[in-house]
Amino acid sequence: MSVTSRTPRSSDRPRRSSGGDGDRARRASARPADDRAPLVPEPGVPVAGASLTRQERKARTRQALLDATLERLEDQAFGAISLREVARSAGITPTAFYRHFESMEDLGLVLVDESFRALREMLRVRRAAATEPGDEIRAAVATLVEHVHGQRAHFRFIARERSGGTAPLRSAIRQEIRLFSSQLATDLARYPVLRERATADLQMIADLIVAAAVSAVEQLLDVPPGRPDLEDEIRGVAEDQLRLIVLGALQWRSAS
Amino acid sequence: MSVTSRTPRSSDRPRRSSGGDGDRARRASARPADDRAPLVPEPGVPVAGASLTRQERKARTRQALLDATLERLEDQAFGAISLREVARSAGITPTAFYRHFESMEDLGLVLVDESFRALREMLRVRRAAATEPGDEIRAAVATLVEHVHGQRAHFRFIARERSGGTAPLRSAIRQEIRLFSSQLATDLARYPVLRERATADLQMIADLIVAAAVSAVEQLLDVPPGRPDLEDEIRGVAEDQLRLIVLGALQWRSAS
DNA sequence: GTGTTCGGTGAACAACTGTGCACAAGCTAG
DNA sequence: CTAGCTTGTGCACAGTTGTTCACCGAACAC
Repeated sequence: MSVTSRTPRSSDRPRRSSGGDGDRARRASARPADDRAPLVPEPGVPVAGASLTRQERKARTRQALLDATLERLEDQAFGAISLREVARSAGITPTAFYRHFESMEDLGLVLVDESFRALREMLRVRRAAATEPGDEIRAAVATLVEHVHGQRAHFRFIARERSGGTAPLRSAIRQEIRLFSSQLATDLARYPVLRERATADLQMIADLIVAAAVSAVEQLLDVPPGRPDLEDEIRGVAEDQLRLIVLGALQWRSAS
Repeated sequence: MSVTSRTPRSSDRPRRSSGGDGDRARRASARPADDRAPLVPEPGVPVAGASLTRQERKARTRQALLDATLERLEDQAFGAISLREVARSAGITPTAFYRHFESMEDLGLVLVDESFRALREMLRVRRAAATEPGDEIRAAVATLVEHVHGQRAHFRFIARERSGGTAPLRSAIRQEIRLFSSQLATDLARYPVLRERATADLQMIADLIVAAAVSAVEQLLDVPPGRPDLEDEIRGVAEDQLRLIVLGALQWRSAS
């Protein structure tokens, strides 16, 4: 009895129980669980020509696991990706997974870290680049769009798990974003026109900017590849929203 | 899962780690998957005194399935909830599930509809209530907070699946929010001070307001029960953000 | 050169998954 | 009153899951 004979065309939907206790199960595929299908340049198998050091090899398969997860993340939510699936995509057996991570949740937290390292890098580049004052908003949005392009998988991971994922992941991401936002608030304090604002007000403004940025990123991630027109539309709206916020901030008087 | 030391050689026979995040002891402890544990007032079994019409009974178990899903959604992502699990919580067999929905995805779309019906209701109430002009922002935020309280499960579902879920659900939710946002834009046009703004600008402003609102709702959903202080903090910031946006909107001149 | 460490394998386990099929019982229409 | 549709059950099946165990071979430390 093959799988294709099923009448309801619901197709194969990612599924998994888990939650508090650890247990999961997944949809049916054609062949009976092959396990390990090397899509990545031979992480587990002895590499042809090279005799790498053990550290290098370990780091390599570890990264292969992370990358495989990010790749799988294109279709499914992180919480719906199985350990076996990741191991399979990375080209190792499920047992070997445990040599690198304690659990999928552990891997997820590492992924959060890796993703935000990219985001911090973005901020660093932004700060370093000297932009003429009048064009700061345009430059900021451009950097954002550019980095979403470059780190698409990581941004997608963050965007999805920020509110969709399990509690530990969610709170880890929220905290990173909060950190990001408060850094932005201190950056805002450097502008002469905003200098006399109360720090709580600056934080409120920074939160609003971040909310707009998050919204823009989410929209960018939904843009199908090869539609630069939609992307420009989003970019333009985001710029206008930031300008409007700045306009409001300049008028703002704390009513405390 | 895996709270404390996971030491690979630890031979805890029953592999239910049961620690994880705040997970209360689940009833599926000992016996192997009982299926069907009536938590809901007897949907499947012949009800004692009442002889309901077939339609009523069907609608009742259908609602039980939807409610069970919402309940399960507190801990897990929608994509991680299994059909069997829902059926179990609703007190019917997995096969009976198919009498009501084609698949979990089907149920999810119904849930989207149900959730947004509540949101629309909120808007309707808001429009009907005559508020004195000066207090409109405060009143709007108050209504939002109130409805998040009342429809917590639905809001959580939307917030999570908005960016976390599978593609069909995600796009369904996004479209509803877009609709909501454009309605807000036309509402904005009714204010005399904003009347001469271009519709694209009004839409941009409405999108910003929605982004701020979404952010506020997400924060509200993360507030642990019994912490009204945090809730007031969020409410206050949201009000200020809206006021700032209004301030900016009044200054706004389209640069087209 | 030799023993150890360690990243890997493969089989096994019990639990769980979605879904098909045959059947039962009651509301409902005739 | 009777026939049938409808909503449920029970069983089965094949496939997948996380995790453990014993083991292996090559890089490593000495």
